[in-house]
Amino acid sequence: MPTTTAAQRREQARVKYDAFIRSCPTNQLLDRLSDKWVSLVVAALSTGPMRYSDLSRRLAGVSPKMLTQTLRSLQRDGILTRTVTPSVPVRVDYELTELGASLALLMTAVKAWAETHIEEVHEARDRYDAETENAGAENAGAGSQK
Amino acid sequence: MPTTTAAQRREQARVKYDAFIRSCPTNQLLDRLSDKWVSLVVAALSTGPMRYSDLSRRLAGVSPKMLTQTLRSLQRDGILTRTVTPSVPVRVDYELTELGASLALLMTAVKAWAETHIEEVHEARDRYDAETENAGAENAGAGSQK
DNA sequence: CTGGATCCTCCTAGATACTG
DNA sequence: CAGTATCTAGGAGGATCCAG
Repeated sequence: MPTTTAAQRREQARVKYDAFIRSCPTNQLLDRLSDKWVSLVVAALSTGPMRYSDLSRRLAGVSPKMLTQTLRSLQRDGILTRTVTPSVPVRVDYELTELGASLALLMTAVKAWAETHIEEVHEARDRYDAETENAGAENAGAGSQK
Repeated sequence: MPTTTAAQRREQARVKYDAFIRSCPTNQLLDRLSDKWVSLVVAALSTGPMRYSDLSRRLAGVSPKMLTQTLRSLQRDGILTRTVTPSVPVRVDYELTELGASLALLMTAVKAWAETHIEEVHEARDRYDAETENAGAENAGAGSQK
């Protein structure tokens, strides 16, 4: 028995790889885009600035916590600006920066790809599910997909 | 007190919104891309087919479970093909489909954006952190970011 | 060699309640 | 109006053992 097991070696590799991955710009961006609310916020703001409560209504179902959290991280990354107007009820406006607008453009490209190829994906899924039904012959309902 | 509280109304909205979001192709794609290993697998396979163990070595630190899970979902979506060669030790090859290659192309675009703008993001982050240090004047270490 | 099945542990989204 | 503070449940990811 060696002093380092396979699992230990893999774990060391994992740590190193993790650092590598995290330093990769592409991965950082992907992580950001993948956030459920980020794309929605960016999309909502792409038509112009909005107030907090506007966003809250537009993104129905978002909890104040998540909305704030999302907005903060995007602000930190320079995707949008937060402007406080100290009127009697406080008023806060959020607006995309140039960088944010550029990101919105990229998301348009992603959207285009998705809409072009989503049908192929669905067909592939149906084919795959049909095949595995033959092989597996157990769980008929293709209910869960994540 | 009305029969539906604010929270209840928001929850109803959440369910509806959730269904809407899930049916959105862009979101489905984003969900897929966001997976930590998906982009790496696609990138690895973009240079040619690979065996399971090759991938396992290439993506250092991935557990067999996650690798298999990732490969399965990509196979289901028609991104790659899985070819079993029933030799004495079984041999399995994974290879990108046309759809997968097209996806790799999209990821190149994403990568380009990321590399072009990552510096702006980092600058924005530094600025933001510097400002909040003044305001907050509490937690100095900017350690956690997700 | 290539995984399937199981258990277990974090981590985070979200609900809830409260404040300037 | 625009958030903050706190708590908890659920799920993703990993370790481990086992099988074809």
